[in-house]
Amino acid sequence: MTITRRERLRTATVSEIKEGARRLLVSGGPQAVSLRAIARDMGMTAPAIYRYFPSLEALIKALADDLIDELAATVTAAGEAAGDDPTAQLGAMARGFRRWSIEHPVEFGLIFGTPNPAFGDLQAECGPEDPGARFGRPYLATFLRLWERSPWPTPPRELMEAHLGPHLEPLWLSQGELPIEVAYTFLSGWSRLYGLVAMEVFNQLRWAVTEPEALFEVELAMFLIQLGAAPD
Amino acid sequence: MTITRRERLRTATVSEIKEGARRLLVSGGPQAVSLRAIARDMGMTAPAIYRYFPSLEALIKALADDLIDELAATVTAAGEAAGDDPTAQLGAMARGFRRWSIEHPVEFGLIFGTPNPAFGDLQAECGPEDPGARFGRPYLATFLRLWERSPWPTPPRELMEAHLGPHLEPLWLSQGELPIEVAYTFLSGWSRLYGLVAMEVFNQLRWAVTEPEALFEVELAMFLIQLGAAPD
DNA sequence: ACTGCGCGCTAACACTGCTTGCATAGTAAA
DNA sequence: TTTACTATGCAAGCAGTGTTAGCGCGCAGT
Repeated sequence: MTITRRERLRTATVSEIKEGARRLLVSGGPQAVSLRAIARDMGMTAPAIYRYFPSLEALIKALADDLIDELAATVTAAGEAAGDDPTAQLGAMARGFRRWSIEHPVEFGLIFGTPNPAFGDLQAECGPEDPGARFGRPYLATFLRLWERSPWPTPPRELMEAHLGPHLEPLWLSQGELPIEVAYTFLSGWSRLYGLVAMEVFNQLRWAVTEPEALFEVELAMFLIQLGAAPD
Repeated sequence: MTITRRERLRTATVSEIKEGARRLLVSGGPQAVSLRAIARDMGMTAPAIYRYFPSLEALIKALADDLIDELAATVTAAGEAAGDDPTAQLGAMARGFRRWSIEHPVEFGLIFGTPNPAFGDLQAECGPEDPGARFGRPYLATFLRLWERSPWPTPPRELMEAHLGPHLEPLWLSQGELPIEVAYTFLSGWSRLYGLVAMEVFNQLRWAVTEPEALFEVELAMFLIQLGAAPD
């Protein structure tokens, strides 16, 4: 079970390749990520990379996986740094998500943007360990804690169970049983957070708003109030 | 001012090129759109296309522009077919947006997805005739009609003017003066619509929901009720 | 009839992902 | 220590890409 020298070198090389890929991604966009460029940057030749990844697509996929973990860790840390109040935690996590996304727009695009068939359909497999599930878990956990402490108003339970209930099996499977009110509020909140941040990162709001942060803060405040937080 | 034969042929060729590009885009994703493939499909050679577009990037941009117009027309038509009630119109326009997006996922990605630097920063220019503005206008007009007929509850006006007001100049510029309540509700609603549809098209919901339409309908109903529509 | 512009072609350059075959260096067993 | 093996790198090459340069043909206007 000891780690041999070769394994150590190998994982180091794998990391170096992914780092190079990310550097190129950030500096030149997705099109700039080429095997030959990565290899050139690390003083290798392109075919050598095939000893570590079966294809460029697989490399990008591995990189995207790392990025999801990085984002999830950032969001979780933001929540933990926000004290004990679950609504404060949710606010901090939402802001953490937005901040990371704005500071890493190209990485955001890789994770949450157009699923490029050539860059691999990152959403092909969707078992309980789907990237989305890994990323949504901390949010869901916080919603659940808040719900158990003090429920908030939602649409009538029967209505949600009739319309939404039959289509939530994947969620139950990956996150365990949850009150449907929590599931609905999470999905609603997550789609609103995603929409606002994606529009900002993808420059889809510039024609209307100069400072998307203002809109974000208003929306966040409204959402948290709906969850029972005290207004500002 | 008459249209010469040459001009007629030229615009026909331009259309044929864009049609070929779209065909390739739909069948093989963004990566499949290559000058040589387009030219091959229409019995030409690649360099000939440079007589019509200065680069592949410009071609894609022109195509995206056409697609935005197609989508805007679809949405407007859906609204007009929904009768006189503005809330019904808004519902129909939202459903129209979702339907077109789902039926044309790759085109949706080109318009609203990751702004690929290599495919042109479609959001670089943002005057009053920005694509987003052209697309948002029909929605805004309908929101305004509804507001004048019967306002709905919103956050306090002073609060919105303090936080949002200073950052809405582009919106005023492109759409004229509007009550800030209308501007806010439009932006909020548009980001929610975008978020939900983008997540569905980009397969970002499959880990949680099998039938995103159900979630969409619930959210739409909640939003319209908030606007004063009668619940189902 | 002649001039010029519009348009399409071939050839070429500099890239890309990926495969094949060969050499080398490090590891592990005899 | 010697032998066998495996992991890793390389050069060469294939098929494809966007783009440029230069040539030639034919339609359009004078």
